[in-house]
Amino acid sequence: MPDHDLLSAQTKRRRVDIGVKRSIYSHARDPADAMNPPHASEHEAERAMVGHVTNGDSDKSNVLRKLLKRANSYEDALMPFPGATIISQLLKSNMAKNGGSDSGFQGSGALSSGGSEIQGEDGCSNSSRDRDSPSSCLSPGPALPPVSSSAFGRPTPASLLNSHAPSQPLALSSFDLDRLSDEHLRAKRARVENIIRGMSHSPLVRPSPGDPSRDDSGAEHRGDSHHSSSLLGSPGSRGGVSVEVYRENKRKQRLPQQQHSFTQLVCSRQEQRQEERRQLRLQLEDMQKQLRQLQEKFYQIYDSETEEDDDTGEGAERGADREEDGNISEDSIRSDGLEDRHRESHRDRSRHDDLSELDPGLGEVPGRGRHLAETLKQELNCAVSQVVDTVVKGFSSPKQSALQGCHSSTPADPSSSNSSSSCPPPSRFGGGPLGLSLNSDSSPTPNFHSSTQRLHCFGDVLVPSPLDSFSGLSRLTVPTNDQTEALPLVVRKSGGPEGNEHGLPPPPPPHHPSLHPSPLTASLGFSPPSFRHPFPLPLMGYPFQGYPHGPKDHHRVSPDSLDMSRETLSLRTKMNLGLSHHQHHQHRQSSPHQHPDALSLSLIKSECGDLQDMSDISPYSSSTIQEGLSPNHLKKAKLMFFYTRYPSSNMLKMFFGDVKFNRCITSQLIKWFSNFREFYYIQMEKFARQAINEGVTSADELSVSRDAELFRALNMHYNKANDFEVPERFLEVAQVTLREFFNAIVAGKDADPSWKKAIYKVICKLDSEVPEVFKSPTASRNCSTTD
DNA sequence: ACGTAGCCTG
DNA sequence: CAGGCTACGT
Repeated sequence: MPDHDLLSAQTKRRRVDIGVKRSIYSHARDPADAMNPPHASEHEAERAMVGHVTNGDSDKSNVLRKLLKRANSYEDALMPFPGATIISQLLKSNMAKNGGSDSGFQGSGALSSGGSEIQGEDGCSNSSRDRDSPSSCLSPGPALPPVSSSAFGRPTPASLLNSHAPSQPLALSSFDLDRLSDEHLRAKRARVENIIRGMSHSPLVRPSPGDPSRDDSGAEHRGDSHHSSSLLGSPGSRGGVSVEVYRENKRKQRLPQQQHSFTQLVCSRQEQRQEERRQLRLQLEDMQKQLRQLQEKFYQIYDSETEEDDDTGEGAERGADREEDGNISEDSIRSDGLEDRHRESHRDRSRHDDLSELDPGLGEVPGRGRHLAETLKQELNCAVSQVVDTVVKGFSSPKQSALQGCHSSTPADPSSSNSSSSCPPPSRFGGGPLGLSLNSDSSPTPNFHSSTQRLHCFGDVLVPSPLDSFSGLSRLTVPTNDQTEALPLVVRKSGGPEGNEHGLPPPPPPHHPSLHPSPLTASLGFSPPSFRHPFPLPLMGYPFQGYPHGPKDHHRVSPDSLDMSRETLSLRTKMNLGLSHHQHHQHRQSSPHQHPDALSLSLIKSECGDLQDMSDISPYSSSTIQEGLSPNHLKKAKLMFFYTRYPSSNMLKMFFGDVKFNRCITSQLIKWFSNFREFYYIQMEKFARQAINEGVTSADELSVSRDAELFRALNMHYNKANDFEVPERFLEVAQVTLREFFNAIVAGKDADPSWKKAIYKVICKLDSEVPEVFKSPTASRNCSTTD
């Protein structure tokens, strides 16, 4: 290329990579270099790049220094963060004590003087001035400047208030007590409703024509996607078609696809399953009936209750209720969608009551209501567990284990069943069940509560089918399959794969609580495990995680482990394909660049997506599909990004073992990570500049905690469903990155077109080992149901 | 020639 | 997030 071209290109694009020697990256990946334990290298990096950065170990001195600095400069008055903790704690305790009246503010103000001069108003306007997140400045009160307090703060409850209680303190009033119990009641009721609805939501059982009690749009139920028929049950077919016809159609659609050598086998297998399914359906219908009866009961009881109540005092109370409803929908309930369900329940009830009557009706019966709720809860528990048992029995013939685990927990804890349709509340941060994971580091134990909740919300999805199909098909699969290229993927893992870009001495075993127990996982092997364990199964993927890679796995693998692995590969792929369906992303499935077989694959995929449910994997795909990245792979990749920003292609191959690698796949994966990095660095730059704008003068004032805005942004991007607990290590890396950017910008290095390269160089050394669990092909697939 | 990183754009 | 592009390394 002529020089002038080059020049123009350079100037035009401000290429950053120009002049960036590859060697810096390869160097970084050099085992010798990477050998440094993460912490060492990190600090080294810090020292190298940021002269004045002190290690974040001395909080006290940091605070002191900050205080001193504050005292010396007025312009720093905007930096309230040292007091954030105190304030928020105070606020919290005040709210707890006296219902959160304004006194809380005064108190905090008084106290805060000991910490710093917090001027909320300023902080707010300041921190949000050039940001696009208006929400960060909602707080009418002692605005804890969002960025300052969160981005630079330690894990404190501050952001809890910050992000969630904005209007709450002011809204609190003498109604509070009532309201609380009110909310409680509603929550309970909503849960009950939800259980009922959830159970009666089986797409196979359409509401009887005259049954207005159900809003069967199905839209609100993500779990739908796992019902084969729900996928088929497009609006058109929903009309008056009988269940039988419905089923027939389904079969017809599926049959034409069976064109392979072992079609027959699978065919018969399918017949069996159809049979099974039919029976199950019947059972389900029965249960539906029962449930509906239950529902009736509920309404009757409830109606009588409310009627009584109406008689006594509707007037004033109604007014109050309405207000409270408003509040609820705005503040307190948002997270788990109770409000929605609340409305749903209204709709349901509408067959008895005029709509206009409903709001007040549902409002109150604090004393009685509680009782009612309790009673209902018990009844429902019984009923539901019975129902579940029945289903389990139905399923249990060849493969009992699977379902039990999934469902066993569901009926047990009513509080968790409410998550069935809207599991991950939008507001997990700073207030949701997940809270702020106030343990930023300590407990490697996952937040059990949230985990189980998530488990529940995946309850539907986890329906054993995959396991079923897996075990079944893998038994059936004919070894005449071509030797696909999948085999090479079964890379030896143990030793020192030259591809392991960090052949380093183990960085401190990163905890990855959420993806949990690799040991457990490993021990599961291929044998259909019992599902009965308390861990967030959805996050572990399906039981066939015991991937031949793992050393421990081998003893579990049957003698013909090779065939097995091959089969499981394809099966896993199918699993992923199945899920890929309800994602709107098409990825490269329709990319023009694909090879022919990839193209046809896309077709198959879409077919599969439509026709296949978790329990019914098209036999067609079982032998031919080994490639294609699904949205679940994407999610997995994103989660992996928490550990590694610069994965090698070998590594990718290892961790995406269920994908048939070719150039396209590899590049796509690489491209993904490239995109991830891009986003990551953009955020870093953005927040670094923001900090500078806010008057931060030293990089060591910057820290990234879990409640930091920055972290939230990143987490939203890579872990949208938030069902993964981001490793502490990532926070450290993020913090280092942020400081790098900060320092570079402060130093004016950003004038240099390639100023980022130095940062990249630092950051690429900070990769840590990706947990084994991620080698499970489906480690993150379940997340796909939650975003 | 190929693979990869990064930038830019849509 | 994918494509297109350039630069660079092997």
